[in-house]
Amino acid sequence: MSAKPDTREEILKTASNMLQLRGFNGFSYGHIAEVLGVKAAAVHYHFPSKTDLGLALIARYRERYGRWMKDAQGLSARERLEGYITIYSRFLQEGAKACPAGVLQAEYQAIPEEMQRETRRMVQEIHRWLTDVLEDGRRKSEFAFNGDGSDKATVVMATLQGALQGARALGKECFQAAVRQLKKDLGV
Amino acid sequence: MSAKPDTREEILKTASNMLQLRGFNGFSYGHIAEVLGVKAAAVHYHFPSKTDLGLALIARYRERYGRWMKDAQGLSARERLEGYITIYSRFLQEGAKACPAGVLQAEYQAIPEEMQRETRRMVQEIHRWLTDVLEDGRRKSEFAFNGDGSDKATVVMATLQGALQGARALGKECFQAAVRQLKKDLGV
DNA sequence: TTGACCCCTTACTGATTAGTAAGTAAGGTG
DNA sequence: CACCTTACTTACTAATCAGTAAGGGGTCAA
Repeated sequence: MSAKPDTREEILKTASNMLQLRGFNGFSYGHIAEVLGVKAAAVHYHFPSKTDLGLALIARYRERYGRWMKDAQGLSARERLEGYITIYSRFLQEGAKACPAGVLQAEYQAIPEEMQRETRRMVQEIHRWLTDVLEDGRRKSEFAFNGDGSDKATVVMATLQGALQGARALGKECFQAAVRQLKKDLGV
Repeated sequence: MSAKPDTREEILKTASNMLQLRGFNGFSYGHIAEVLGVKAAAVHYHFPSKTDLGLALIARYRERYGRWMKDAQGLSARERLEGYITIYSRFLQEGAKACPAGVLQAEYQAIPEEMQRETRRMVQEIHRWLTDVLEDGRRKSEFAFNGDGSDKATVVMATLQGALQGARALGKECFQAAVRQLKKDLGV
């Protein structure tokens, strides 16, 4: 693919890591610049304000989720759920990262309004997708659960998000335990 | 009870609100002082460093949890679980507050080491208690679930924590939905 | 009445923050 | 060759941050 170093992309990668590890208010332009070996003003060149950077990050997450969902369209409900869970286990493997949506929701009142709005969009999108997967899977007897598909989607999202955070205090096994239990509760 | 204004306690209350709404890195001594109508240095008088304040906050949460657990000792497993859930719904009622443990875990890498340690202690304590409640309840046929009690406790904690955060993006119904589903999955 | 203690203020420090402005080196294009 | 654009740098501002030092007013006890 692109051979050039592409500082813009490096900034987004670094900022994404820092967001998931430290929260949006837990890193500065200086921190990013230091990692990349440039000056803070270089980061401002690509993302004039921190809100711009935050919005670009969320847009990037949404694109990735969107692309992933499109690619998974042909798969069975079970495979789609499995893939979804894998996204989160990868976060954990990459050094106890939390889920971006979880972090942004945790410090929701302390992020710019535009970021709140885009965070809402992102979460709602994932929730709709997951509701569909669960209901589709139940129709086809891939899953077994009582109650509303939307409620179950909320639980699955909340559990993965919470377990990823819980892994900080209870250890990484905590996430595997949650996944194990989650599958049991879905009759998988 | 105590008639005197007790600034120390007012600081803790205000800081607790801000922690649960904005995260530990989302408020400053200046913010607290402003709310209380004092100067930032007055906050430093009671809590020399922000780490001191953070540790006092966690200690306060642990005391409250501890006292509550002691009070609930006589109750049935079902009642204890119900009470535990009520703690979280109250957070939600008090203006979309998140769970303190959840917030601290979300920005885990961006809080002082001592606070990380105390956060771990707090979460482990709650986890142990909840494991006990769930296993006790299953023995007495108050709950029905498959798998390890510890795993189930992880799921319950993660779900409540995640759902409280999810309420920011998906609305407050999200929490009730999660609780509804959680109870279904426990055969309640 | 003296003094000591508590709780706060004023006034500061130095670091870090986001953000801006001006300049510059390198690379392509007419 | 002159001329832009891109991608930075240096150098700055103003605000905010955590934290400190010194002092002052009120209360209480000897």
